[in-house]
Amino acid sequence: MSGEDHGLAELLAARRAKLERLRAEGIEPFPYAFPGVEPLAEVAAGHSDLAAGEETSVAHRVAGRIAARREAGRAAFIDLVDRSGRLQLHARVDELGEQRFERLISLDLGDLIGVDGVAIRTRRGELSLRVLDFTLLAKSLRPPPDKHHGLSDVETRFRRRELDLIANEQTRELFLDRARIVGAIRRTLDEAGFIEVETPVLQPLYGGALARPFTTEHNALDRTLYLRIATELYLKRCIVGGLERVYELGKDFRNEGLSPRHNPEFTMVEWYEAYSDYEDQALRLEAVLSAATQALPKPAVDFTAPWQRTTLREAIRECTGLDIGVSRERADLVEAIAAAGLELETDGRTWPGLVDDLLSHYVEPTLQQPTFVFDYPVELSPFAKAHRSEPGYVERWEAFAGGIEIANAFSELNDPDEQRARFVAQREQAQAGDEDAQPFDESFLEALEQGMPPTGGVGLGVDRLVMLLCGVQSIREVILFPAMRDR
RNA sequence: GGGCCGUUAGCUCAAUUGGCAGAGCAGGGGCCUCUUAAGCCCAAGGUUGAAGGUUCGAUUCCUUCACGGCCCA
Repeated sequence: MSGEDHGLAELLAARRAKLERLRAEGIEPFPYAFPGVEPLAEVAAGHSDLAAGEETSVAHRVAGRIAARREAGRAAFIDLVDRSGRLQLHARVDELGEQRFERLISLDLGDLIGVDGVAIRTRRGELSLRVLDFTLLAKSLRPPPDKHHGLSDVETRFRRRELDLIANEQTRELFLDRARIVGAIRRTLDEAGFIEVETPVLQPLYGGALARPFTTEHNALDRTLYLRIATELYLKRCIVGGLERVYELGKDFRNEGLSPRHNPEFTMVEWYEAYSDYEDQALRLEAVLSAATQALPKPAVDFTAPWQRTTLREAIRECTGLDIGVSRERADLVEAIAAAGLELETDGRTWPGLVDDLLSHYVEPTLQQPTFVFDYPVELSPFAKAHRSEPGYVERWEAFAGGIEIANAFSELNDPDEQRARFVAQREQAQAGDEDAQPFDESFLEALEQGMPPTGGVGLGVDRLVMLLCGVQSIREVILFPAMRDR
């Protein structure tokens, strides 16, 4: 026990002492199970019509963590918390007897207990459970965060998320909401005839997005593997194989810095639907996110269809006055940016890079309501099919809301010769120093040569969607254990 | 990568101009059979993120570093 931890050490010693006392009394502090418990919220909901001061003999069995205790001489009130909510327990000496009453109130905040009791409503009007019997389910050997203020230190909340979940109901609610959103996505796609598939996380060659990968070493194969940056290419191979409607919901990994919008591992769902195009997929995304909105008790954004629709060219024209359809060469665009007086760094940026900058700086922040931006320049989109009527553009849209991009979709390129040409162009960009450029993937080209039906595909960022629907500003709030630097 | 802000008891927060580092909660000992941020009494709990510097004296001023937050690139 070191001197610098003396304060904490005292608290730990007190809990250890109680643990040993319990064992000495023949009480098992870590028993195996406590079957038949009801969620606390359901117990409360079942007695909503009980009048103040009224007592019932309706028995309930519950379990949870001791969150607060208010002793009043030879009676006590204990707040029990489980995933569903909080319920007050009322303990009395004349019900439990001296010894068991003493044992109950000498338990620590943070201990897990199981309780058998009957529903009552106190004279002050709070629905409670009169304790008839209780069982220690697990001794807590460390002090919990403050019972009233909770845990607010941001760093501790992320590094020790279990404490955040114990102390902060809004954190528990957020991750329940996240599960509801993910469930709604899966349910909507399942009901539309999609099947969920799993493709490799460890890949001999990465691709499907413009990003730098993580690498790892396979000992037996004695080779470098990449952690996937997208599921796109394998999912299209499923479409070639005739699975027709597939989706995968899981982690992608991109070797980028940390920021309020970026975590190196994040959750994406991608789906691909044979015999459809990007217009069909806009409707599909609207349906998926309408369902996600409806799955939440209090969504912060309403994704109910229909959303706004515009084109990239039109959106940039509206927000900056520039027409990228006229300024199709880098020099022209640089000149137009300067003439318009926009504060945009143009040195070392390519034409597609500048278009991307215009989008992210001037258009994206304005897109608060759910909006589709259609039709991107071919240079930005190596996997999208050429636009059927607009030369130089591809059939791609991105979906935005709350000023951030949440989804990206194409009429998928299925002409293998055109795809080969796009890979060649990407290889040239890579040789010019673009570390995000797409690597040349011969096995994917072989798959396309086998014949892929016309297909529409969507990639949807689940973390960002959860941020929007839950109204939080940082991706770290919606990832249980976000990446942190070593302390 | 740059700028700004933060880091004090287990938790939440104070500390005046540079002058003995405090409170509430939690924990310990008492009192109390309807409390709910319960209340009352008593005692305890600190290397003020780390290292250096200035000073008679540093939580406070300076430098560097670590971690976190916000903004910018």
